[in-house]
Amino acid sequence: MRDLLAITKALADENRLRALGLLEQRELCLCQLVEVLGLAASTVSRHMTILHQARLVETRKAGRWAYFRLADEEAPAEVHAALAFVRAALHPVKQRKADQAALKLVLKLPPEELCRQQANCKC
Amino acid sequence: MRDLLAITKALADENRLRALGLLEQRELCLCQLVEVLGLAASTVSRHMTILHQARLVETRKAGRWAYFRLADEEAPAEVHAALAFVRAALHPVKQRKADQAALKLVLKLPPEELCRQQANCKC
DNA sequence: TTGTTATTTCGACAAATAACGAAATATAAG
DNA sequence: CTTATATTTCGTTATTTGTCGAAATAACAA
Repeated sequence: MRDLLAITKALADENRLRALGLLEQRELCLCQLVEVLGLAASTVSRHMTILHQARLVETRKAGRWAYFRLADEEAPAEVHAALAFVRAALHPVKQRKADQAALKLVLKLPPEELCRQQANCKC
Repeated sequence: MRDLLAITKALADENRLRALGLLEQRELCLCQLVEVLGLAASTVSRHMTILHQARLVETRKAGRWAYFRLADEEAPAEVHAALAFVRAALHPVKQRKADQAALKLVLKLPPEELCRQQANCKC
């Protein structure tokens, strides 16, 4: 029950659902998610931790960058089923389409530049 | 997105998942759910309202009794998918098995007597 | 009618959660 | 080594959520 509840709680937040919708496209680093979601980096980091603890998302560190991707085949059955549900339910959602369009633009910039922009934004 | 979020939030509570596990067996009235879940009637009523607003559960009033059952075929696709996910994910869960065993005993009593017992319990 | 009873609504409170910015950590670059 | 930068952790605050009991509602019974 604990595992299942970790999954359903992880799915019970709009911004985490949006993050999953973005990861459908491809693996993303934190600053790319931050750019599209429009939240503080610390907030997005926390969201990704929650998704990771529910095993919905895998994490990979490459130098300074943290990359996130949807859980793969080896994940528990509930995780797989949950991701399939989200994928299908999110498909007709407008917000998801807008997010993926925004992501397309973000992906045109190299991640380094993206982070620099965010740093500038604070000024 | 609002509809999807209503569903995922509705699923993000242990007692509501337990209620769905019980309704898998058959339609139940509030006092039967109260008996198995061991919560105040007002609390269970509130939980059922949340499940109903997410369209996961249908409500039927028969005299003084309120009956609840899982959403049927006519429900939106997300609802159907969510219930299928919960059903599968809940299947191996111990708590679900214990709840269904407890329900079996509760169902041996007529609902009237059950409610009277609960009333007595307050003394 | 009057009383009983099943359920819902309301008000209060405690606990959990999401958000931010600042500080800490870790790694690359100079 | 020192600086810059990407991410995480921490402390705080505002909001949401789960719970209960009391009161209100609705429907049957006497």
